Amino acid sequence: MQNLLHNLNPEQLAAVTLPAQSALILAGAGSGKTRVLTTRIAWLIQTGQIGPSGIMAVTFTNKAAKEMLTRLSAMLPMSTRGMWIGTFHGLCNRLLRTHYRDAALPQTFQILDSQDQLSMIKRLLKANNIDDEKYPAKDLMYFINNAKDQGLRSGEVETYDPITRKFAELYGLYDDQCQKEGVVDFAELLLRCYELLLRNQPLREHYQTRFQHILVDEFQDTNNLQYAWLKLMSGHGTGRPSALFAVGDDDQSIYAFRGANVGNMQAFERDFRVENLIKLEQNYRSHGHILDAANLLISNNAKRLGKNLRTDAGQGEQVRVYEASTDLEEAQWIIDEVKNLINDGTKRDEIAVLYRSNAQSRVIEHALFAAGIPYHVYGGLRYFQRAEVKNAIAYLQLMDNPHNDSAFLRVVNFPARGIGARSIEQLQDAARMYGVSLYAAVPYMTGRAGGLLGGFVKIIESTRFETQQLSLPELVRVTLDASGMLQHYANEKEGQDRIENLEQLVGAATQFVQEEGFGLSAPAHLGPQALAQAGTPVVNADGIEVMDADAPLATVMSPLSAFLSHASLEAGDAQAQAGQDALQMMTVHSAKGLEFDAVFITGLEEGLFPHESSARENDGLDEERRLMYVAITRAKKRLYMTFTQSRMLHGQTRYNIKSRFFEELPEESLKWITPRVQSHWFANKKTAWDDASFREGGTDNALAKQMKTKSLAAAGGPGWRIGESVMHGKFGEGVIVNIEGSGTNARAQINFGKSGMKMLDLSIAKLERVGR
DNA sequence: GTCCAACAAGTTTTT
DNA sequence: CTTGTTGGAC
Repeated sequence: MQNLLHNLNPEQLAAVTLPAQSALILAGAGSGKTRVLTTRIAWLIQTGQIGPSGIMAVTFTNKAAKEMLTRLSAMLPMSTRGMWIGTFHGLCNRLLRTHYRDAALPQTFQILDSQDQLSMIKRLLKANNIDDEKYPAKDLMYFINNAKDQGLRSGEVETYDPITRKFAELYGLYDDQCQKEGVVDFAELLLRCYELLLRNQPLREHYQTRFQHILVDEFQDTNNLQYAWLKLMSGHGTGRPSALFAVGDDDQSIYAFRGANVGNMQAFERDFRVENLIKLEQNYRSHGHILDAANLLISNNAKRLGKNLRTDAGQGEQVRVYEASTDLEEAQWIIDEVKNLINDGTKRDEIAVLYRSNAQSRVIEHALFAAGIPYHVYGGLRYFQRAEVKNAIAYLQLMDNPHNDSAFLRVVNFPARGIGARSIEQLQDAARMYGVSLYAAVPYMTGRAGGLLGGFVKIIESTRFETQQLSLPELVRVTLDASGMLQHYANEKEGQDRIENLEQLVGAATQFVQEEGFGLSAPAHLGPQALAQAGTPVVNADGIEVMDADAPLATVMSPLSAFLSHASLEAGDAQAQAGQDALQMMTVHSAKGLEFDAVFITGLEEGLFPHESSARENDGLDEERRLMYVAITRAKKRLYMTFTQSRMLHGQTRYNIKSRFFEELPEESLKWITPRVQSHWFANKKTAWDDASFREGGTDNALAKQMKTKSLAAAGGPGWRIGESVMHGKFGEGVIVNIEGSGTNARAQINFGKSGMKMLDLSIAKLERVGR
């Protein structure tokens, strides 16, 4: 026990040893939040306040759940068995698997990932002859997910205009179709689970009683449905509610765009009458100047719960700020600095280059590649999302639940079996007519198409029959062969990588059955064997005895069903970790939760960061600022910020002024770095004319001529150039984007960032040149 | 049924 | 500029 609590600072200790009541822990960046969470669990158990099975810990990502479990196992000598640690989706999946009848789902229901969901919606629109110009599939998908995140079914959505009414109607049709196919999307997993508990009193009370302590990580990222789910699960409003221990940081809320509601933190404080609010403000990650920058920046946000990070580490180095002329030069400068860092002994994987949007990575990657510096870009295609892996999974899905139309369509003609669009259309008509799945409609088909489709069904059925007694890895192996996919890719020129990925699936299955406790040789198809001896019997609403959904998964699902869930819920790593010690490149979003010795925040320009589209959203700028806050607080020892005067974006050169965030940072913590050569800016700057002739390959034309006129106009008067930074009395700092007219008529289009784009008469407007 | 050309769109992301 | 999607031609 002493071991457990020793080394905690006073706030951490207070949080860990709070009484069994609801509590809100405001955990700043790098304040030891995961440590508090895991130590709290260990402390609760070691002091005998609760057994492992009375604890539920909820996270957003599998990574966080895994991390928590690992650290807990290191802390606790005893087994964590019976403890529920997982993502919202993972836990809901487990509950729905156990109580599938009560949730009105087939035992082998399958989970649609976003891709599957979108293709299903497209199919739905086509089947109902809906104009997808007027009702885009993506919009409908957003509408449906949004409604579900609010806990609303199709009949409950507010419809204030004809378009919304149509969307709501399609939402209903979509849900019907999902039910027919026995599939659920991600949001449905949560909503269905919520409804199950809401409507089934015995089940609800059972779990409410069981989980006396519920701990939630990254609480600021919860959406409304997740909050409602937690409320219900914790028995809020009942006689004996459980203790909800919420850990979060309102300043790091960066997922509003996907439904996260920071307001849940205040709501939680209010709804649960939280008396225990503890702020963890001691930072163990960054040096002083870095924290000063973070603190001052975020103080510009209104509506904060309020928090200031402090450190014992000393001030450290100032934040280095670099202004580049172009994105290429920005990249080159970063590479030079990276080389210096590496020479000074910084490990490559302790250096991160962050950017606001993925499009920015290309130029930097290119420069890194040219310099021969190994790097790793986050956020590529994940393993289970690759086409060939998804195809293999589709065969497995059909074996477990043949009514999954998405899976059916994905592989019915892959590899090619001569089943074309016409045959598929006929099959879809038949399925609609008889109200059955595509698979079930195959017997109604006649002629050549009927024969071919029958052949496909036969592959599925006979494989299922042959693999009756086989283990999951063996089943995967046989399926890869029987589907003809290996053969197909073997004949393809560049199919070798794909074959390797498919082979890996056997390995993934092996690893999965071992880790989940199924045993290597458990028949993949067989139902849960341990069911009888696991968990506590619960009586459901119909008075029927069912089992408590206790860990591990092996108790409630067949290995195959479990593996398919796993494939949907955990997309796997992006690309194999090639080159261990590599520089890390990622968006600011994906950097959340990580830390590095040295961090570059790049592209700090108005329109990019803060992003231009944030201006349109409510609280959009505040969220951009939080994003910047997250970026800054990733750095341990050294932080760089860069911006450029011009940047190539979508095939066009854009001229932006530096980010407004620079004005919100403490001057004394910034070190502005002058370009190496004073004349560099002008030397590298293309004039408007140069630019035009360059683009046109030197062959003069009207455009080049026009551009030349402009530059001449600029050459007259005070000699303004496109791309130049100026200062205006009223509008502040801006960049000349374009110049029109000549002589006294010359007007300039100037991007003032905050104040927007202005057209100013050069002979009237009082402009001053800025900087070098 | 496959392939290629034309076209459109283009923050952020996990489950 | 790039990437993905779609439609038409063979």
